[in-house]
Order: sequence, then structure tokens, then C-alpha cells
Amino acid sequence: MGLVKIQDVARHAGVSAATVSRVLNGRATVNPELAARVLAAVRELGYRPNGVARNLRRRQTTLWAVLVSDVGNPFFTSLVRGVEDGARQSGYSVVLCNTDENRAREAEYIAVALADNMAGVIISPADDSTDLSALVAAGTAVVTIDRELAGTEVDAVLVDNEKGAELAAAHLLASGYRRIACITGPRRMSTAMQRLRGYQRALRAFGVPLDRALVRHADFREAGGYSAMAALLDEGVEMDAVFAANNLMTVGAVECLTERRVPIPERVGVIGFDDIPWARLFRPGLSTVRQPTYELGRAAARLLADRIENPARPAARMVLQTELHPRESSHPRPH
Amino acid sequence: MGLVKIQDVARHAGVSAATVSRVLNGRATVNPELAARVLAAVRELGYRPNGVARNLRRRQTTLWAVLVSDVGNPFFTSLVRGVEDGARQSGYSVVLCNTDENRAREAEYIAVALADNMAGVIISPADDSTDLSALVAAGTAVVTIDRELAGTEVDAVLVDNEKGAELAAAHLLASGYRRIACITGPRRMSTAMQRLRGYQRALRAFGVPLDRALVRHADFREAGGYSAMAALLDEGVEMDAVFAANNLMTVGAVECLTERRVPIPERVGVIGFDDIPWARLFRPGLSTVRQPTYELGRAAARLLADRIENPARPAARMVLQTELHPRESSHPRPH
DNA sequence: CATTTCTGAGAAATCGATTGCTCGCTTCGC
DNA sequence: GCGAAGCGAGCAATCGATTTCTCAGAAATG
Repeated sequence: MGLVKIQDVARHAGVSAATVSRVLNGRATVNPELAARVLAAVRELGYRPNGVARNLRRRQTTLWAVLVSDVGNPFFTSLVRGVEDGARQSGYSVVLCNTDENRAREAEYIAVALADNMAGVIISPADDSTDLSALVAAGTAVVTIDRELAGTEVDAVLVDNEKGAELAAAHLLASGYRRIACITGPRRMSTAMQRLRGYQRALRAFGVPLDRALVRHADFREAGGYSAMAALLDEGVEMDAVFAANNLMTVGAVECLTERRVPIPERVGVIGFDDIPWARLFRPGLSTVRQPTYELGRAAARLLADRIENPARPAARMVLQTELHPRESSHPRPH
Repeated sequence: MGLVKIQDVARHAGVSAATVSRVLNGRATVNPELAARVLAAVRELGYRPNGVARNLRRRQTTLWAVLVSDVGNPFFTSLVRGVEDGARQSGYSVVLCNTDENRAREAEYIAVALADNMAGVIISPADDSTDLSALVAAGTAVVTIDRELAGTEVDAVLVDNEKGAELAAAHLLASGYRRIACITGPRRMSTAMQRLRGYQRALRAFGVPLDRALVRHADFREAGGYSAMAALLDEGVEMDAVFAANNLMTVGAVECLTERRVPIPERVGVIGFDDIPWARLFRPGLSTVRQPTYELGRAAARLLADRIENPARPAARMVLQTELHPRESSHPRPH
């Protein structure tokens, strides 16, 4: 039981509590003979320092808060796993915070991180107006993931969204598709706009005219992808392929097409931004642009650990690259 | 910044720190006029109580540790999400601990939970020899999930594995399959054995002879499912269907069959225990027995919160039921 | 050999809240 | 009208470690 405290160890070893602390933390030199007695006492009594007391005194905990919209989204699942691995390696534990893109929930968790003196926060901001100033003011280390916040000088780990989207669209174009729809996210999300830009750049590079009727803004969720796809079909927009700007919307779009018996890729080719676990087992195998989600988490963890050690360093900005995974849903079409 | 403390508030409101504390915690009656002054001071100064100090004094934190083998496994992803929702509702935060079924890692996290005075632990034990005695001795609330530990009097949230497996096997039998292989987990895991028993019970109920050559023990992972399937094929065991005892092994088995161009379900029918997100989009749509993973997490959270409030209550044991989701991989065969 | 510097260990302050105890004042009962 | 009971608020102890301060004794210096 946690009822043995540092005083008990001190008494048992015939030294002062200060000495026990010094031995355990290796802060100062201690007579080896005393140190041995202390360690023996620690072992005999099964002493385990009280972390809360230590945290109070040190004014620092070994906790990180990780704020994501939903661990259930495979993108974040793998990212969170990456963060956790990195955290453990540096001696931190990870508090999981699902915000559901809800500003209030997000603010609540930031308040908790502050109140509990957490050592750092890794956050994928709900939208571009998320307020990190309280954290920054309190000197809490912060790393943003996936999204960058204008006007906030914090570390950021990003993905080259524009390039990735360009990769996806270019792949469809190279496969012979010409009327490519784009289902992207909300206008107020920088990632949605970046992916849209990448799509447009690829079209321009191939000399294919942009058609605003082919571009839809949805909510980055399954239902959003589904209804955007449905709208495109219902409106009879001429279209031979679709690029969906995240994993869930891709699933939604595919479900809509499947339900309406639109053959993929014969009638409509499909490619999605961001991978889905076991996408290769889908019918048809889903072409995707993979984001290095696990590595994103690892990188964020590295940055955060580093910033905690070195609070003065100027804000860093890491941009990771995506990777094209062509599968059957975007098979080349004869033209 | 977190530099305003209770003394500052007290001074500002012209009262003692004790009174501020009482107002904020609503423990005792305080003159309404004073209370108003305190609240005003709190607001003006932007005071936020230091959680660490409070935790030290109260000898209790608002943290739960959740130990699972891997959030990346969809089973745990959804379960963890359930726990987190429940935790938030009760005012707790969740520390995510991935053990990778590694005893040392598990022990390490238990030590952290103890050192940091966490209010409770929800754990899916690595195997049946996981030692929770330190937690129990320290009076930490514990709930086990998915697995039950013999000889430990703690709350448990379980799934009716035997019944679920029976459901799966019976479904195959009812669809006309007769030579059904079973790829289950390691012998030392109770869940693996329960699912095996359910499979056997269904066979007996249908008067189909048990054949030990059809039963394989793998590691509950993708690679394990793959090689068990490969072995079955290589050995030329007569077989017209396979029941895989968890989600990852099902995927492995399907991959093996697909790779070797064994048509599912024409040549070999497939059903898996535990669902996979978007299994309906697989080729072929994967039949599964779904576990209520999210609800498992919610239930565990409820039990834990309740036990923290009521430490003396006798250990509870909740058993949730599974649900058959037949899809194409187990289509009825003409016989 | 006297004086200064260095070392290492203990005593006590500290982190920032909560809470038991005390005490003055009011209210009530007889 | 006086003592008992009740109430509300402050003082100070407490949670359990870390760290600053202090000081004795050893080592180094002149």
C-alpha cells in the first residue's frame, strides 16, 4: 500500500528525508554507504514516492493532454498511438481528450490541462479559431497537429495537404479520368482548403478546366461524404471520378455509389485522402493518399518533449509528406 | 497564468483562504455576502484552483488509467472511447495506456497509476496471471474488462464469449457448412478458450463430429490468423468454412484466402468474432459476431465511478451479449 | 598552525490547496 | 438574565515530497 512515505524510509535507514530524496533523484552526491542504506530501506519497505506530492513541489507533472476530435477516426487512432509511444519513451503519460470538434469541450479540456499543471498539450484544433493563449500564457508546452493556427507561435506538425491532394487528383487524371468531382471539408478549415487547392492545381497542370459544380464542401464525416455524393448524382453533374478529402467522407461516398449500384471504377473512379485500415480488403480496393499518421504522432511527441526541456527555442514547423496508394477503385480507364 | 492562488483571492475579497475554499467547494454554509465577494474576486483575478495541490490534500485525483493492449485494435478503440465518454460525464480524465499484451509494460503502468494516486483503473488484463493485488491493496478502484481474473475480487465487465462463438458457428452450420475450422487464441487466455467452447457446443448441437485437426491456436493478431489459415490449407485439411475468434485474425485469414484465390464463400465460408469498422465494405462483406465494444467501455466507466463512491460494495460482474451480423462471407450454400 | 574553502547531511521552508479546531458572537431555553 | 447550543469564519495543521539554507567537520591554502 502507498502508506510508506519518505520519512519512514529515512527513519529506517537512519538518515534524513532530504538524503532519501537526494539518493532517489541523484541530484547531489551522497556518501555511497548512506546511499546503499537508503536503497536497501526503499526496497525493504516497498517505498514508492508519491507522485502528486512531487508534482506539487516541482510544479510540473508527467502528463500530456492529447486533444483530438475522435479517437474512433482511424486517422487519430494511429496518431494517438504514436503520441503515446513517444510519451512513454520520454517518461510521460497521455491523457486522452475527445473533443468531437466541439469548441466548448475543447476549452474544457484546456482548462483541465491548466488546472492539473500538465506538462504539455498536443492538440488538433477544432477549427482555425481555437484559442491557445491561456496555455501559452501559462507557459505550458503546446504542439498543434494537422492544423496550424495563424498568430500563435507554437510548434506544429503538419502534412503537405496541397501536395497530397495534387497527387491524388493527378493520379486520377493520369488514369484517364477527366470530370473529377472533389468533396472537401468546411471552408473554415485550412486543411479542407489546402486539399481543394491541390486538386485544382492538378487539374490546371493537366489543362483540364475547373468546374465549380464539381466541388462540394461537406463536414469531413461519413454522412457528409454520403450526401455530397448523393447531391452530385441527383443533380446529374457530368462526372467520371471523385476525390474525397478525408477517410470518412470517402467511405460515405463509396457507400452512396454502392447503394445506387454505380460501378466503381467503371462508371466513377474513386480516390480518398487519408488511408483506412484494411482499405485493400474493400470492394473495390480503395485507392488512397496515405498520411503518415503514426509518424505524425511520434513527431509531435518528440517536439513536445523537446520543448519542455527547452522552452525558449523558437517555434518549429514540421511538414510530413503523403504517399499514393493506388488500388482498384481508380483503375486506368481506356479512353 | 496560473500564478494567482487562493491566498490572493482571499486577500482580494477580504476573507480567509479557508472561506474561499468553502465557497468554491460548497462544503459548508458561508454568508451569502461573503460568498458573492469571493466569487467576484475569483472572476476578477481569473483564479483557477491548482489541481495538484488539491489532489495532494484530498489524497485522490480525478484520473483513471485505462490499460488495453492497443488502441489501434478497433475493439479497444471503441471501448476506450466509451470509457472516455463515461469518465468525462463523471468528472474524470482518462490516461491511455497501451500494453501490447506485455506484462512488463502493464506492471509499469500499474506502478504509475499507484504513484500518481489515480482514482481508478480499467484494465483488460494481458493474460490470466496479471497481478492486480498492489492496486487492490492500495484501495484503488479497479474494473477488469473483457477478461476475468480468478481469485481477484474486482468488478468485471464481460462479453458472453461462449454464446457469441456458438452463435457464429451455429450460423455457419445453419447455412450448410459442415467442416468448420476454428482459429482461436492462446490457450492461456480465457476468452480464447470460451470462444472455442462455444464453437464446440454449436457443433455438438448440430450433431457434427469435432475434429481436432480443425482447431488452431494463434495469437489473436493478423499474422497469427494468416499463418493458421495457411497451415490449414497447406495441410490439406478438409474444410468448407472457418470461424476466427477475433477481428484481427479474421482479417489475416481472409487475406490468406484471397491471396491464394480461394473463393469466399463458395469454397470456404468465413465468419469472425468481433466486428471491424466498415466490414460491410469488404470484399466479400464480412460476417461477424459483433461485440458491444462502446457499451463495454461505458459500462466499465459506470462501474468504476460507482465503486469510487462506494468502495465497500461487493464486486459486480456484468455480462453483455453479442449480436450476429451475417454478410456475404457466410452465404448459405446449396448442399 | 591558523584560516579559508569545500562537502555532505540535516533542519526547516516550501509547493497550494483542504479541513480540523478554536473562538467570538448570536440565539435559544429555562 | 444567565448558561448552553449553534453558527460562521479564521488560524494553523496537513497532505508528502523537494530544495534552500545552515552548519559541522574535512580538506586545502598560505
